[in-house]
Amino acid sequence: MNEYDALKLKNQLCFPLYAVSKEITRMYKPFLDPINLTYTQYITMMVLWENDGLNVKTLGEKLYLDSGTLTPLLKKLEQQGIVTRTRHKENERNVTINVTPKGYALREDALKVPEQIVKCLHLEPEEGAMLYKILYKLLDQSK
Amino acid sequence: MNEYDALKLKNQLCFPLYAVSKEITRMYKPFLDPINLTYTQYITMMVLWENDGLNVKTLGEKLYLDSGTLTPLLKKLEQQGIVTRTRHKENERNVTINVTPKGYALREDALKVPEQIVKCLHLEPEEGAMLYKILYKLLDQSK
DNA sequence: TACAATTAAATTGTAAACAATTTAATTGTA
DNA sequence: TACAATTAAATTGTTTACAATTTAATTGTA
Repeated sequence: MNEYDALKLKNQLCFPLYAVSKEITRMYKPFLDPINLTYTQYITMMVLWENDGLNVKTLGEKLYLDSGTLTPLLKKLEQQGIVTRTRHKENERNVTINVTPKGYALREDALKVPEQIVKCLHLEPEEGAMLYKILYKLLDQSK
Repeated sequence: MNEYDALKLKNQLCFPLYAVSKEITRMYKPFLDPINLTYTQYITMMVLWENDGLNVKTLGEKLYLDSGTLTPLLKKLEQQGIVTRTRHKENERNVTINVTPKGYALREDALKVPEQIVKCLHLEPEEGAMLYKILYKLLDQSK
């Protein structure tokens, strides 16, 4: 229509991505509050539950987060008694993160979270699959 | 496969959404740095360029942001001389945001940002259109 | 008209998020 | 072996982001 069309919010792909991401994070809050995790702590625990004993760097690669975000977050999880942080003996530059028994107990409580979220997202299965595929295509590009 | 499958990162739709959103925001940085805007400031200016004279509440509805985020952000834009913030005479609860001439001059510089971003995102046109459609479907649900 | 309820911004407090720098350990090489 | 280069975490500083609360203005109603 006019010369500034490229700068209209409705013509951006980044904006609905940004807004939906925030809204979904907010949607998790009432389900994560009872188990005392924030959204970022929750996805961090997901990776650790699957992969105990990762170091900060590898954890960051999987989550697309750096040590500036992870170090304080992991210290909070440590304070809660959910993980331990120990310098690796062989290479003291690495810090190994381990899930404690309390951390594994939390996994049981967390099991009900995904099903509650699915109920809130009203997408056709094909739409969900398509969204997933396109997002990972984009994510793979930034590696 | 096993009882904890629902808690695997690869089985979440939220995670690639969250990660892609962050990566794209990061991708904007080198293009926004020269015009002295952060990503959030940039999309805020997009709305204001299109719609001068909005109040904080309406701006927040369009951007899915609250006054806790917008107030300090708008103060920074005011300090840069890009917008003005004035209490509305008729209803002093409202603060009206106006774009200054300097703010409109910035719009000219911002024009080149979208084309630079498009070059970085390697998506088929149909994929982009599909992504856009699904994201707005989700966004409309959270209203 | 009084005053309760509502509303819009701002404020407070906490947790991300990340760029840039620093620290300490390890590795590579002259 | 010395020491430069690299690497992994941690730290510093700035900006978001949002829940919860506060402040001040307006609106509704008894």
